[in-house]
Amino acid sequence: MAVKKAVFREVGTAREPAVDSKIVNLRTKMEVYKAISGGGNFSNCPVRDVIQGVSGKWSSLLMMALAERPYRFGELRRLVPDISQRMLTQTLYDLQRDGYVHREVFPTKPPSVEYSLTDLGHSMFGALHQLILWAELNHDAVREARAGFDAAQA
Amino acid sequence: MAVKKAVFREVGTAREPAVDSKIVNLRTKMEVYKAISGGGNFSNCPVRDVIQGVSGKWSSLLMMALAERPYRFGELRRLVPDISQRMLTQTLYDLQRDGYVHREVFPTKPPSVEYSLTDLGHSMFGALHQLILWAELNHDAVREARAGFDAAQA
DNA sequence: AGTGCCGGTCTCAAAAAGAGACCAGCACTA
DNA sequence: TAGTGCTGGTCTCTTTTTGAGACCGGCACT
Repeated sequence: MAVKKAVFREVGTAREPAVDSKIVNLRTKMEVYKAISGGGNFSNCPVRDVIQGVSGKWSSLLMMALAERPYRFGELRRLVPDISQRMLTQTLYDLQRDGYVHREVFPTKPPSVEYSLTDLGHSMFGALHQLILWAELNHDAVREARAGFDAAQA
Repeated sequence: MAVKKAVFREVGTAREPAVDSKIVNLRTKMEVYKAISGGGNFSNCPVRDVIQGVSGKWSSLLMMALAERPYRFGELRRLVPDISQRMLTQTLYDLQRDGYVHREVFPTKPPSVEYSLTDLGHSMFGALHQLILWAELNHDAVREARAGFDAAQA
C-alpha cells in the first residue's frame, strides 16, 4: 500500500475554487446537487454520502475517542458502555470502509485488535470537531429550547 | 416571546474556558462525560445529545436548504424529492423542537407554512457547515476508500 | 360539479438497531 | 485435568425507526 502523503483538503486553510467558506450560493449548490443526480433524487449528493457515515448514532462518539488515541475493541466497549457489541463491530466496520479508521490485528495470545484513525479520519475529525465544540458550548440552549417546546405543546 | 439577542457561542471566535480549540485532553473530556453521566452510560453526554439531532438522514440536508433561505413545506418536498412526506414532517418537527427551526403558518387560502432557521439554527449551521465543506472537498477520497475496501473484501 | 393544490395524518411493510446467547482458542488456576 | 476468564467477534430474536402510499378537509379555479 503506497503511503501517499496526506493531502486532504482542510476547510478554510486555503483558497477553495468554487466553494466559498461563507454561505454563498447555497441555493446554486443545492440545484447543482439536484442536477448532477440526474434530476431524480439526491443519491449522489456528496454531502449526504459523507454525512451519512458520521450520522450514525455511535460514529461521532467513536471518532471522538479514536481521535484521542488508538483503542482496542474491548476498550471501546468499556468506554461506551451502552453500545451493543453488534453495533460496535458494525460501526467500526463502516468507519473502516469509509477510510476513516485503520484496523490492525496483533498476534498476541488472545489476539487483540487495535483501531486507529487514518490520515483521512483525522482530517475529517477536524471538521467534525467544530460541531462537537458547538455542541458542548450550546448544549444548554438546545435543552432549554426543547423543554420550552415540550411545555408549549402540553 | 422575548426576542433575546443571539448570544450563542461560536467556536473559535473567543477564548473558551475549559474547552480548547485543539484536541487537548480529549481523553479527559471523555472521562468527564462518563463521570457526569453517573458512571453508567453516556445519556447525558452533550455531544451525543446534540449530534443526534443532526444525525438524522435528512436533518443536515434540510438545515442546508433552510440556511440559504426560508422554505415552505411543499418547496422542501420538491427540493428533496426522495424524502417521504412523513419524514419531512417529522424531521422538521424535531428540528423545531431543538430550537433550530421556526415554523410559521400564513393564513393564505390554502394555508401555507414557512420554515426558517432561528438564530440558534444559524449558529449551529455555522459549525455544521465545516463538515459539509469537508464532505464536498473530500468526497472523492471517501468514495475511493470505499471502493478499495470493497475490492479487498471480494 | 369536478379537479387540483396545500400541509398534513394514518396505516402497514421494510429496514435498522438493541439485547443477549453463543463461539473458538489460549492462559492461568485449582 | 477440569474449570474459569479474557480476547473479538457472530447469530438470532425483539423492538424501534424509516419508507411508501392512501386518505383528509377546505378552498380556488374551470
